Amino acid sequence: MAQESAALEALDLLRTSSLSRVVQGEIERVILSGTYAPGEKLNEKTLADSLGVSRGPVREAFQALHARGLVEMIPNRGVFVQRVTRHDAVAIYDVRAGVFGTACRLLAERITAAQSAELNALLAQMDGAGARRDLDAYFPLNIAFHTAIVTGTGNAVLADNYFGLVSRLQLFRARGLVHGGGFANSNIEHRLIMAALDARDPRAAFEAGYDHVQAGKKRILSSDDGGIAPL
Amino acid sequence: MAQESAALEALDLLRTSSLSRVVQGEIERVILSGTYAPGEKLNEKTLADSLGVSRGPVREAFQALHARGLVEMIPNRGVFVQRVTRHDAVAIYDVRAGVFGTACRLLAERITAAQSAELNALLAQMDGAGARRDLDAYFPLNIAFHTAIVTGTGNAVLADNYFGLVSRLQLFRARGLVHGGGFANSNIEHRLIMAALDARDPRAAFEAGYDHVQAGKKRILSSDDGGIAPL
DNA sequence: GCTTTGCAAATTGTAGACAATACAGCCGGT
DNA sequence: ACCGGCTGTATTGTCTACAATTTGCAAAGC
Repeated sequence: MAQESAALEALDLLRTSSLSRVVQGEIERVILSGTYAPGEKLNEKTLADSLGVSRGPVREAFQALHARGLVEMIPNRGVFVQRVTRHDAVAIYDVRAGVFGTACRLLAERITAAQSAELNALLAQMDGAGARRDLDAYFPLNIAFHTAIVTGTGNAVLADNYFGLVSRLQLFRARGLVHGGGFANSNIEHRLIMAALDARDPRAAFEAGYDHVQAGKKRILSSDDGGIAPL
Repeated sequence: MAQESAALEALDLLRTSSLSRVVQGEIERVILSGTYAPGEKLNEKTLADSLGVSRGPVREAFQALHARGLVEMIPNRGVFVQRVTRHDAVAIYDVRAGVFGTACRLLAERITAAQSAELNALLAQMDGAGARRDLDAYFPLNIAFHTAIVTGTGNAVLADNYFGLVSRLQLFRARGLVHGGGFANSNIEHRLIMAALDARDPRAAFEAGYDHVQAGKKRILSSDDGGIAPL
């Protein structure tokens, strides 16, 4: 059983193109995990050696990561983890607000009973976690809620766009701590979104989703130099 | 003089990273120009030879183009010009509507008198071209209007996002002809956007921008299998 | 003492060679 | 006549080697 699963996984890895893609995913994972500081240089040979591959696949991975906005490439100098300044973060948040609001709007036009039930279940769980002040439980639920809305639209372009923006925002976590403040407000906003979705009101859904992300932006930026929780 | 200009240009080309970037831009230009049909295979060696470079830079360019959604990569098979189906086009248009609407919204919050004047001047020129039924004149003005709004926000993330979506839509022009129908409506919608911008009304601006792109989507999709004019 | 200039090491950019995979056509069997 | 396997060719994937550029350091000059 486990062997079959592993075999399928290996097959899937190969299907998505052996090394280059795997290398890209691995580098992306390392970058987003915060192993490298923003602005830090990524040495081709070092990375290639540590991954046990040649420089070719690493360079190709760099190109893809550059197109996704995760690294900066300077000719004849090398690639560096993208620096996301406060100013950049504001710009990304504004776009994310628009995209997420659009997701809410589109979902409001086509939400099914099953989707509504799923989202409401997540809200209930979040209420529970919120009441217990259990951030570790709240966090993945919060992500699941947003993800369910974005993927629920059935629009893959929108989903890719959204997750790309979220990835870039993960680079803006300059030593910030989680400060639970305003995470009750967050769930109030979730309820507003849910109400608009259940009412199948596209405009209200956009506004609720847009305002929710904008509120998250303010929550993050209000801390000294960026927090970690995009509630 | 001309020599100095050429030297500066060459310098600029080198500054943005010699071959790989140049190759990427060239391949992108060729793809968007419609030289290759959607779904057509791009041969590495052929492209490399025609550009006078090795396969390495071409492969790196492919990765970047893949991340931008312009080509599809199949392991051990090669890369193909991305097929944009009617379904895909709808998805892209929906996202573009949200992003453009967001641009309008953000611009409404911070538009300057100079920007307003520039946009109004473009509207006046478009009216003139529309009255003369001069599509060749209308087209670049229309693009300039949209571009001015998107770049006018000062949000580079948003602009890149928007232009990327527009590029992908250019792949959806399956043998479509320009049918001037409803291009008077288009300028009416532009006026609605302009009014909301001048009124500094973010919500109305979003709605006007969103609806404008959605209307453009309908105009394109109403033709048999896609037109060329995203009015 | 500070700047500048030249050299050496390291790193990136590119090219070419080799291995692995996929595809087309052919052959033999049913 | 059709299907399945086989073989040759073309193409992709990866690695290694070489050229070009940058960077760090040291020594000379102001």
